[in-house]
Amino acid sequence: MRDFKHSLPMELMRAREAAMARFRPMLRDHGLTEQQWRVIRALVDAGGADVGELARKSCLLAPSLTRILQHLEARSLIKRTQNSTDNRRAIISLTARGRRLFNKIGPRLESLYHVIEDEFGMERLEALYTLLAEFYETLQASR
Amino acid sequence: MRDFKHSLPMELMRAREAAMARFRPMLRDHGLTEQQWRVIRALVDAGGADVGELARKSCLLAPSLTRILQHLEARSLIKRTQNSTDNRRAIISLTARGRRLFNKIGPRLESLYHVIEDEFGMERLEALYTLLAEFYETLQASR
DNA sequence: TGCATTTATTTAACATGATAAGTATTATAG
DNA sequence: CTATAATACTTATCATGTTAAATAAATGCA
Repeated sequence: MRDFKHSLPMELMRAREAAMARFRPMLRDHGLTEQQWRVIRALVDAGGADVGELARKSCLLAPSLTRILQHLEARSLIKRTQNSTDNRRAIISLTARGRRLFNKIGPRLESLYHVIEDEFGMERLEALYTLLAEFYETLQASR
Repeated sequence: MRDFKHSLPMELMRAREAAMARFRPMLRDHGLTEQQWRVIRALVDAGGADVGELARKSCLLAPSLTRILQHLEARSLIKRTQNSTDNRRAIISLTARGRRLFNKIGPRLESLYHVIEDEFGMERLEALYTLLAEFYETLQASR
Protein backbone atom coordinates (compact mmCIF):
# COMPACT_ATOMS: atom_id res chain seq x y z
CA MET A 1 0.00 0.00 0.00
CA ARG A 2 0.99 3.54 -0.73
CA ASP A 3 2.98 5.15 2.06
CA PHE A 4 0.79 6.61 4.74
CA LYS A 5 2.47 9.99 4.52
CA HIS A 6 1.53 10.18 0.86
CA SER A 7 -2.14 10.86 1.47
CA LEU A 8 -3.59 13.77 -0.45
CA PRO A 9 -6.23 14.83 2.08
CA MET A 10 -3.55 14.79 4.78
CA GLU A 11 -1.14 16.89 2.73
CA LEU A 12 -3.87 19.40 1.93
CA MET A 13 -4.74 19.58 5.59
CA ARG A 14 -1.15 20.03 6.73
CA ALA A 15 -0.53 22.79 4.24
CA ARG A 16 -3.72 24.52 5.25
CA GLU A 17 -2.92 24.21 8.92
CA ALA A 18 0.57 25.63 8.38
CA ALA A 19 -1.01 28.69 6.80
CA MET A 20 -3.80 29.07 9.33
CA ALA A 21 -1.32 28.91 12.19
CA ARG A 22 -0.09 32.28 10.92
CA PHE A 23 -3.52 33.88 10.81
CA ARG A 24 -5.37 32.35 13.73
CA PRO A 25 -3.64 34.18 16.60
CA MET A 26 -4.59 37.58 15.22
CA LEU A 27 -8.19 36.54 14.66
CA ARG A 28 -8.28 35.19 18.17
CA ASP A 29 -6.97 38.49 19.51
CA HIS A 30 -10.13 40.02 18.13
CA GLY A 31 -12.39 37.28 19.43
CA LEU A 32 -13.03 35.75 16.04
CA THR A 33 -12.72 32.18 14.86
CA GLU A 34 -11.46 31.38 11.44
CA GLN A 35 -14.99 30.49 10.30
CA GLN A 36 -16.53 33.67 11.68
CA TRP A 37 -13.94 35.61 9.73
CA ARG A 38 -14.84 33.73 6.55
CA VAL A 39 -18.45 34.79 6.99
CA ILE A 40 -17.53 38.42 7.57
CA ARG A 41 -15.27 38.42 4.57
CA ALA A 42 -17.93 36.81 2.39
CA LEU A 43 -20.37 39.50 3.48
CA VAL A 44 -17.95 42.26 2.54
CA ASP A 45 -17.51 40.59 -0.81
CA ALA A 46 -21.23 40.10 -1.45
CA GLY A 47 -22.60 43.10 0.41
CA GLY A 48 -25.58 41.15 1.69
CA ALA A 49 -26.68 37.59 0.98
CA ASP A 50 -29.13 34.97 2.13
CA VAL A 51 -27.95 32.06 4.23
CA GLY A 52 -27.60 29.65 1.33
CA GLU A 53 -25.47 31.98 -0.71
CA LEU A 54 -23.37 32.75 2.35
CA ALA A 55 -22.83 29.06 3.03
CA ARG A 56 -21.48 28.54 -0.48
CA LYS A 57 -19.25 31.61 -0.39
CA SER A 58 -17.77 30.85 3.00
CA CYS A 59 -17.54 27.09 2.47
CA LEU A 60 -19.55 26.28 5.55
CA LEU A 61 -22.28 23.73 6.08
CA ALA A 62 -25.70 25.18 6.75
CA PRO A 63 -25.94 24.00 10.36
CA SER A 64 -22.54 25.47 11.18
CA LEU A 65 -23.48 28.73 9.52
CA THR A 66 -26.71 28.92 11.49
CA ARG A 67 -24.79 28.83 14.75
CA ILE A 68 -22.10 31.20 13.55
CA LEU A 69 -24.71 33.75 12.49
CA GLN A 70 -26.27 33.52 15.95
CA HIS A 71 -22.91 34.33 17.50
CA LEU A 72 -22.19 37.19 15.12
CA GLU A 73 -25.68 38.60 15.60
CA ALA A 74 -25.29 38.46 19.38
CA ARG A 75 -22.16 40.55 18.99
CA SER A 76 -23.97 42.96 16.67
CA LEU A 77 -21.56 42.30 13.83
CA ILE A 78 -24.30 41.28 11.40
CA LYS A 79 -28.00 41.97 10.97
CA ARG A 80 -30.90 40.22 9.26
CA THR A 81 -33.32 41.92 6.92
CA GLN A 82 -36.68 40.25 6.29
CA ASN A 83 -37.82 41.93 3.11
CA SER A 84 -37.49 39.51 0.26
CA THR A 85 -40.42 38.17 -1.70
CA ASP A 86 -39.49 34.81 -0.15
CA ASN A 87 -40.09 34.75 3.56
CA ARG A 88 -37.84 31.76 4.05
CA ARG A 89 -34.77 33.77 3.19
CA ALA A 90 -33.49 36.51 5.42
CA ILE A 91 -30.84 38.74 3.96
CA ILE A 92 -27.71 38.89 6.07
CA SER A 93 -25.47 41.93 6.03
CA LEU A 94 -22.74 43.50 8.12
CA THR A 95 -23.53 46.19 10.66
CA ALA A 96 -21.38 49.31 10.83
CA ARG A 97 -19.61 47.64 13.70
CA GLY A 98 -18.98 44.56 11.60
CA ARG A 99 -17.49 46.67 8.83
CA ARG A 100 -15.24 48.48 11.28
CA LEU A 101 -13.96 45.17 12.59
CA PHE A 102 -13.28 44.02 9.04
CA ASN A 103 -11.43 47.23 8.21
CA LYS A 104 -9.28 46.79 11.29
CA ILE A 105 -8.37 43.14 10.82
CA GLY A 106 -8.36 42.79 7.03
CA PRO A 107 -5.16 44.76 6.35
CA ARG A 108 -3.28 42.96 9.10
CA LEU A 109 -4.16 39.59 7.66
CA GLU A 110 -3.18 40.84 4.23
CA SER A 111 0.29 41.67 5.43
CA LEU A 112 0.63 38.23 7.01
CA TYR A 113 -0.37 36.83 3.66
CA HIS A 114 2.30 38.89 1.91
CA VAL A 115 4.90 37.35 4.18
CA ILE A 116 3.86 33.93 2.91
CA GLU A 117 4.03 35.20 -0.67
CA ASP A 118 7.58 36.36 -0.05
CA GLU A 119 8.68 33.17 1.64
CA PHE A 120 7.17 30.76 -0.83
CA GLY A 121 7.37 32.90 -3.94
CA MET A 122 4.58 34.24 -6.12
CA GLU A 123 5.20 31.86 -8.98
CA ARG A 124 4.98 28.70 -6.95
CA LEU A 125 1.99 30.13 -5.10
CA GLU A 126 0.18 30.78 -8.37
CA ALA A 127 1.06 27.30 -9.57
CA LEU A 128 -0.41 25.90 -6.40
CA TYR A 129 -3.60 27.93 -6.80
CA THR A 130 -3.96 26.70 -10.36
CA LEU A 131 -3.50 23.05 -9.45
CA LEU A 132 -5.91 23.32 -6.55
CA ALA A 133 -8.59 24.92 -8.70
CA GLU A 134 -8.11 22.31 -11.42
CA PHE A 135 -8.24 19.52 -8.88
CA TYR A 136 -11.45 20.83 -7.43
CA GLU A 137 -13.03 21.26 -10.84
CA THR A 138 -12.00 17.78 -11.93
CA LEU A 139 -13.55 16.15 -8.91
CA GLN A 140 -16.72 18.20 -9.11
CA ALA A 141 -17.17 17.62 -12.83
CA SER A 142 -17.52 13.87 -12.44
CA ARG A 143 -20.35 13.95 -9.97
CA MET B 1 -8.06 43.79 -1.47
CA ARG B 2 -7.36 40.47 -3.10
CA ASP B 3 -10.47 38.69 -4.29
CA PHE B 4 -12.17 36.69 -1.60
CA LYS B 5 -12.20 33.55 -3.71
CA HIS B 6 -8.42 33.75 -3.98
CA SER B 7 -7.76 32.65 -0.43
CA LEU B 8 -5.23 29.88 -0.04
CA PRO B 9 -6.66 28.27 3.09
CA MET B 10 -10.08 28.21 1.42
CA GLU B 11 -8.75 26.62 -1.76
CA LEU B 12 -6.87 24.01 0.23
CA MET B 13 -10.02 23.27 2.17
CA ARG B 14 -12.21 23.01 -0.91
CA ALA B 15 -9.80 20.65 -2.62
CA ARG B 16 -9.57 18.51 0.47
CA GLU B 17 -13.32 18.42 0.89
CA ALA B 18 -13.79 17.41 -2.75
CA ALA B 19 -11.50 14.45 -2.15
CA MET B 20 -12.95 13.50 1.22
CA ALA B 21 -16.45 13.50 -0.22
CA ARG B 22 -15.34 10.45 -2.20
CA PHE B 23 -13.97 8.58 0.79
CA ARG B 24 -16.28 9.54 3.63
CA PRO B 25 -19.35 7.49 2.65
CA MET B 26 -17.42 4.24 2.69
CA LEU B 27 -15.83 5.01 6.05
CA ARG B 28 -19.24 5.88 7.38
CA ASP B 29 -20.63 2.54 6.15
CA HIS B 30 -18.14 0.94 8.52
CA GLY B 31 -18.91 3.29 11.39
CA LEU B 32 -15.65 5.19 11.13
CA THR B 33 -14.98 8.89 10.93
CA GLU B 34 -12.23 10.24 8.79
CA GLN B 35 -10.11 10.95 11.87
CA GLN B 36 -10.63 7.49 13.36
CA TRP B 37 -9.44 6.05 10.06
CA ARG B 38 -6.33 8.23 10.16
CA VAL B 39 -5.48 6.81 13.58
CA ILE B 40 -5.99 3.22 12.44
CA ARG B 41 -3.88 3.82 9.37
CA ALA B 42 -1.11 5.44 11.40
CA LEU B 43 -1.10 2.42 13.71
CA VAL B 44 -0.75 0.03 10.79
CA ASP B 45 2.10 2.17 9.54
CA ALA B 46 3.85 2.40 12.91
CA GLY B 47 2.81 -0.92 14.42
CA GLY B 48 2.41 0.58 17.87
CA ALA B 49 3.09 4.08 19.13
CA ASP B 50 2.55 6.32 22.10
CA VAL B 51 -0.06 9.03 22.02
CA GLY B 52 2.32 11.81 21.08
CA GLU B 53 3.77 9.95 18.14
CA LEU B 54 0.29 8.98 17.02
CA ALA B 55 -0.86 12.58 17.19
CA ARG B 56 1.95 13.65 14.89
CA LYS B 57 1.45 10.82 12.43
CA SER B 58 -2.29 11.27 12.18
CA CYS B 59 -2.22 15.08 12.26
CA LEU B 60 -4.56 15.29 15.21
CA LEU B 61 -4.41 17.51 18.26
CA ALA B 62 -3.83 15.71 21.53
CA PRO B 63 -7.27 16.39 23.00
CA SER B 64 -8.98 15.10 19.87
CA LEU B 65 -6.82 12.02 19.84
CA THR B 66 -7.61 11.30 23.48
CA ARG B 67 -11.31 11.14 22.68
CA ILE B 68 -10.83 9.18 19.49
CA LEU B 69 -8.74 6.58 21.30
CA GLN B 70 -11.50 6.22 23.88
CA HIS B 71 -13.98 5.52 21.08
CA LEU B 72 -11.70 3.04 19.32
CA GLU B 73 -10.90 1.29 22.58
CA ALA B 74 -14.60 0.98 23.43
CA ARG B 75 -15.06 -0.77 20.07
CA SER B 76 -12.05 -3.01 20.76
CA LEU B 77 -10.22 -1.78 17.69
CA ILE B 78 -7.15 -0.70 19.65
CA LYS B 79 -5.48 -1.64 22.93
CA ARG B 80 -3.11 0.07 25.34
CA THR B 81 0.04 -1.52 26.70
CA GLN B 82 1.58 -0.07 29.85
CA ASN B 83 5.09 -1.43 29.72
CA SER B 84 7.39 1.40 28.82
CA THR B 85 10.09 2.71 31.13
CA ASP B 86 8.02 5.91 31.15
CA ASN B 87 4.71 5.43 32.91
CA ARG B 88 3.24 8.50 31.30
CA ARG B 89 3.23 6.90 27.88
CA ALA B 90 1.01 4.00 27.06
CA ILE B 91 1.74 2.21 23.82
CA ILE B 92 -1.24 2.06 21.51
CA SER B 93 -1.63 -0.75 19.00
CA LEU B 94 -4.35 -2.33 16.88
CA THR B 95 -6.23 -5.38 18.07
CA ALA B 96 -6.78 -8.29 15.71
CA ARG B 97 -10.21 -6.85 15.13
CA GLY B 98 -8.72 -3.49 14.27
CA ARG B 99 -6.40 -5.07 11.75
CA ARG B 100 -9.26 -6.97 10.16
CA LEU B 101 -11.21 -3.75 9.77
CA PHE B 102 -8.20 -2.11 8.18
CA ASN B 103 -7.72 -5.01 5.76
CA LYS B 104 -11.34 -4.76 4.76
CA ILE B 105 -11.53 -1.03 4.21
CA GLY B 106 -8.02 -0.19 3.06
CA PRO B 107 -8.20 -1.75 -0.41
CA ARG B 108 -11.59 -0.16 -1.10
CA LEU B 109 -10.26 3.29 -0.29
CA GLU B 110 -7.22 2.55 -2.44
CA SER B 111 -9.40 1.91 -5.45
CA LEU B 112 -11.31 5.13 -4.84
CA TYR B 113 -7.97 6.87 -4.76
CA HIS B 114 -6.99 5.30 -8.08
CA VAL B 115 -10.12 6.77 -9.63
CA ILE B 116 -8.91 10.21 -8.61
CA GLU B 117 -5.49 9.44 -10.03
CA ASP B 118 -7.09 8.53 -13.33
CA GLU B 119 -9.35 11.56 -13.44
CA PHE B 120 -6.76 14.14 -12.48
CA GLY B 121 -3.69 12.43 -13.91
CA MET B 122 -0.63 11.15 -12.13
CA GLU B 123 1.65 13.93 -13.30
CA ARG B 124 -0.49 16.77 -12.03
CA LEU B 125 -1.13 14.84 -8.85
CA GLU B 126 2.59 14.44 -8.23
CA ALA B 127 3.11 18.12 -9.00
CA LEU B 128 0.46 18.95 -6.44
CA TYR B 129 2.06 16.71 -3.82
CA THR B 130 5.41 18.35 -4.42
CA LEU B 131 4.08 21.88 -4.11
CA LEU B 132 2.14 21.03 -0.97
CA ALA B 133 5.18 19.48 0.67
CA GLU B 134 7.34 22.44 -0.29
CA PHE B 135 4.73 24.86 0.97
CA TYR B 136 4.53 23.07 4.29
CA GLU B 137 8.30 22.94 4.68
CA THR B 138 8.66 26.59 3.81
CA LEU B 139 6.17 27.69 6.41
CA GLN B 140 7.57 25.38 9.08
CA ALA B 141 11.16 26.39 8.43
CA SER B 142 10.56 30.01 9.37
CA ARG B 143 9.14 29.32 12.80
C1' DT C 1 17.43 13.39 48.93
C1' DG C 2 14.02 17.08 48.14
C1' DC C 3 11.79 20.19 45.27
C1' DA C 4 10.92 23.08 41.34
C1' DT C 5 10.58 22.29 36.34
C1' DT C 6 9.59 19.99 32.35
C1' DT C 7 7.09 16.55 29.66
C1' DA C 8 2.99 13.50 28.38
C1' DT C 9 -1.57 13.06 28.55
C1' DT C 10 -6.18 14.09 29.95
C1' DT C 11 -10.21 17.29 31.18
C1' DA C 12 -12.91 21.15 30.49
C1' DA C 13 -15.32 24.53 27.81
C1' DC C 14 -16.83 26.44 23.81
C1' DA C 15 -17.08 26.41 18.61
C1' DT C 16 -17.50 23.93 14.41
C1' DG C 17 -18.04 19.50 11.25
C1' DA C 18 -21.30 16.05 9.67
C1' DT C 19 -25.57 13.70 9.27
C1' DA C 20 -30.47 13.23 10.04
C1' DA C 21 -34.78 15.07 11.24
C1' DG C 22 -37.91 18.94 11.91
C1' DT C 23 -40.34 23.36 10.52
C1' DA C 24 -42.03 26.86 7.78
C1' DT C 25 -42.61 28.70 3.24
C1' DT C 26 -43.00 28.43 -1.67
C1' DA C 27 -43.79 26.09 -5.94
C1' DT C 28 -46.65 22.73 -8.60
C1' DA C 29 -49.50 19.13 -10.28
C1' DG C 30 -54.23 17.88 -10.72
C1' DC D 1 -58.03 26.02 -5.27
C1' DT D 2 -55.75 22.28 -2.67
C1' DA D 3 -53.03 18.48 -1.51
C1' DT D 4 -48.29 17.38 -2.33
C1' DA D 5 -43.70 17.96 -3.21
C1' DA D 6 -39.69 20.86 -3.18
C1' DT D 7 -36.93 24.52 -1.00
C1' DA D 8 -34.53 27.16 2.79
C1' DC D 9 -33.33 27.02 7.20
C1' DT D 10 -33.02 25.44 11.83
C1' DT D 11 -32.57 21.81 15.57
C1' DA D 12 -30.69 17.87 17.42
C1' DT D 13 -26.96 14.71 18.18
C1' DC D 14 -22.60 13.05 18.27
C1' DA D 15 -17.62 13.70 16.95
C1' DT D 16 -13.81 16.67 16.38
C1' DG D 17 -11.11 21.44 16.50
C1' DT D 18 -9.04 24.79 19.53
C1' DT D 19 -7.39 26.72 23.60
C1' DA D 20 -6.46 26.72 28.53
C1' DA D 21 -6.06 24.31 32.71
C1' DA D 22 -5.34 20.13 35.38
C1' DT D 23 -2.98 15.85 36.47
C1' DA D 24 0.70 12.80 36.87
C1' DA D 25 5.17 11.05 35.99
C1' DA D 26 9.96 12.01 34.88
C1' DT D 27 13.95 15.13 34.97
C1' DG D 28 17.24 18.50 36.67
C1' DC D 29 19.48 20.73 40.16
C1' DA D 30 20.68 22.60 44.85
